[in-house]
Amino acid sequence: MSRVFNTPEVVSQQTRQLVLGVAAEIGYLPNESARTLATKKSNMVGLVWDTDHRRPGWRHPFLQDILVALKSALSAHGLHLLMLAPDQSPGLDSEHRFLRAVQRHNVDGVVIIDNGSRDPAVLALADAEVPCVALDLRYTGPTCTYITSDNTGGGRLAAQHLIERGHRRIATITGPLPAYPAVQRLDGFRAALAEAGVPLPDDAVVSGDWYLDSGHAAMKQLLERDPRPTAVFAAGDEMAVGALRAVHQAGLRVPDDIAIVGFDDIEVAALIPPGLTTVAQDKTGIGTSAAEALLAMLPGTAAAPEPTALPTKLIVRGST
Amino acid sequence: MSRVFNTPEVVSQQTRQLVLGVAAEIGYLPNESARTLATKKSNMVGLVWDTDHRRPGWRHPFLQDILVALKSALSAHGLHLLMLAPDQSPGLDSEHRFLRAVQRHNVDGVVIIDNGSRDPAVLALADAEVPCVALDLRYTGPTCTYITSDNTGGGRLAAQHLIERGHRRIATITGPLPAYPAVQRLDGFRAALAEAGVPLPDDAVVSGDWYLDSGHAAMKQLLERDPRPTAVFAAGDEMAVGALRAVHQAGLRVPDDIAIVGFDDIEVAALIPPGLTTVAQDKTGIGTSAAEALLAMLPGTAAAPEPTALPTKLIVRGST
DNA sequence: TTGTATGCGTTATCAT
DNA sequence: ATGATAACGCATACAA
Repeated sequence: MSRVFNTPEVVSQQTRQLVLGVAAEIGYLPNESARTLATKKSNMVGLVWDTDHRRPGWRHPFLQDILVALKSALSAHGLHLLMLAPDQSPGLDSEHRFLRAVQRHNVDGVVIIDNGSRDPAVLALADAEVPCVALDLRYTGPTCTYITSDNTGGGRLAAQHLIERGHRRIATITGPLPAYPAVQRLDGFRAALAEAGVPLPDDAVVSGDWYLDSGHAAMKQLLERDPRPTAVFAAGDEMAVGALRAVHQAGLRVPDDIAIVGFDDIEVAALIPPGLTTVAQDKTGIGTSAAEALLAMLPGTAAAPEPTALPTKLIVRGST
Repeated sequence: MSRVFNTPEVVSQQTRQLVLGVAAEIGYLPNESARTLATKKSNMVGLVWDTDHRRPGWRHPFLQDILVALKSALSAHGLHLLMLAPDQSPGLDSEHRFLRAVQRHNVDGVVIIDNGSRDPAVLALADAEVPCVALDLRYTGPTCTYITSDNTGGGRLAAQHLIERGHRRIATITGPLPAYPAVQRLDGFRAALAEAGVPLPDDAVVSGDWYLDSGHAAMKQLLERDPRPTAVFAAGDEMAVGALRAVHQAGLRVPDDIAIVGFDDIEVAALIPPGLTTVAQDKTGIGTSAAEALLAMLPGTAAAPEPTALPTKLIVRGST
């Protein structure tokens, strides 16, 4: 009887023991499909993560940390995480391929891992009624919120650090500028420089695509300026590593000739000589916060919590 | 009508058009729970991956690559990947917490990501009747197989490379020795040395735990030998990086004083100076092969395919 | 407190 | 080729 498992307080000791005994004996296990069918709740959270290889977003090395934290936090509440295959049913519009997959499974909520492309099929989820948390994708709605790092604050941290170290000719390598985190990091960086009266001319701002090669190319471009900058803030660690390499190839030293600050604190940052000073994201916190935001919405009654921006932290290493 | 969707060839053009038209009009979507309940097939593959933070196995940086490849390959066949929360129902034995989760959901198959601990709750899955593919966990059964890299062959590659480079005083840092990949890599390495008549004394074999610090400690120990080795094979890249650091701290140079070969080809290997020569695992291949092995078992009729050992590849960089 | 019946949305079986 | 109906396993509302 389902009462014994779901509302034990309403059943007598006797029958409870009896039922539990029999259940154990025959190895009874509740069937989740039947349960979902009857209750319209599945104890599953959908994960929408487009890993299509034509899109590079999924390669970001700290997604694993976020994912593990997310999964652990959800598991602690008995929630499973369903990595959804897009619904490719022939004849149906592909705009809703994720939304359809979500709806077919009665998932209790959805987590969106953004690949930075603002795919319409992903955006369509926010219009649905299902509780929804996006990571690094700025999207809100009645049942939709998002979690990011405090990218603006992180940009400020980088600027303040370089200023404190006495730098005045400062440049930056940004992420792809339509992307939300890229814009925010640049804004914070620029604001902190402005407050300190340090100039940031337009040609000291070069944009990359988060990946190593673009950081390398951008730094080469920056090194051609005269006078060249004494410090560079790369808005992502991979780009910072590329920049580091360009500096070395130019026969210059880090941090003596040029100081470099990155963003993210991925594994390489600590391992690469001379150690990359970087603005660390709280990867575990992002995953955990996403789970919490979702849990807050699960009752169905509560409105979407405010977007959360998690604090970043400056990690000083040898590159500054 | 379900016939229109599942067996369109048995229904007339007329009614097909009619039903499809109405379905589109009212936005009909099949309910997966009901479908699963009726068919006992869920189009879901369970992922058993114990990310408990007390166990460090989940941190391995290339799991993300495997996971993405696995998910993509499954998605291409319309299969969703369910990351299962262990079933912690009070009063039930924890030995079967994963098995129970698997059974409750009617998943069509299971993929096991091993954390190296041979958790009994994980092993219990192989006794079930559900198709089952393990990664780097040597386990077979009527419905259970596994995918690994050819660790033995990889160990050989490392040894042959060092021998070709003219090294004769060679040492190795192994993984934790009960672990299957650790044993295999050592076996292959040892065999290739023996065939070439190069000795590998017992005190030239030190074991670590895959992580950086253990590689660092192991290398310090190896450097105390007299005469010290001219080449070291670290059976994992993180340990190799630790070893690299220990060499530098001892005031020695890589590769001039000591050559180092790693295993895995994680991101850092390419980024860290002077570039780490390493035995690359085919991460995408592992994920894809796991999906294929599972798909081969899905009909339910087929026996488990033979275990697959994917070829490894030597990537020569500056450290040798 | 406990038993019973109906519904959840789909598939599958049996007639038609 | 199509229509009707009984499972599938559980939750729930209603009776007892």
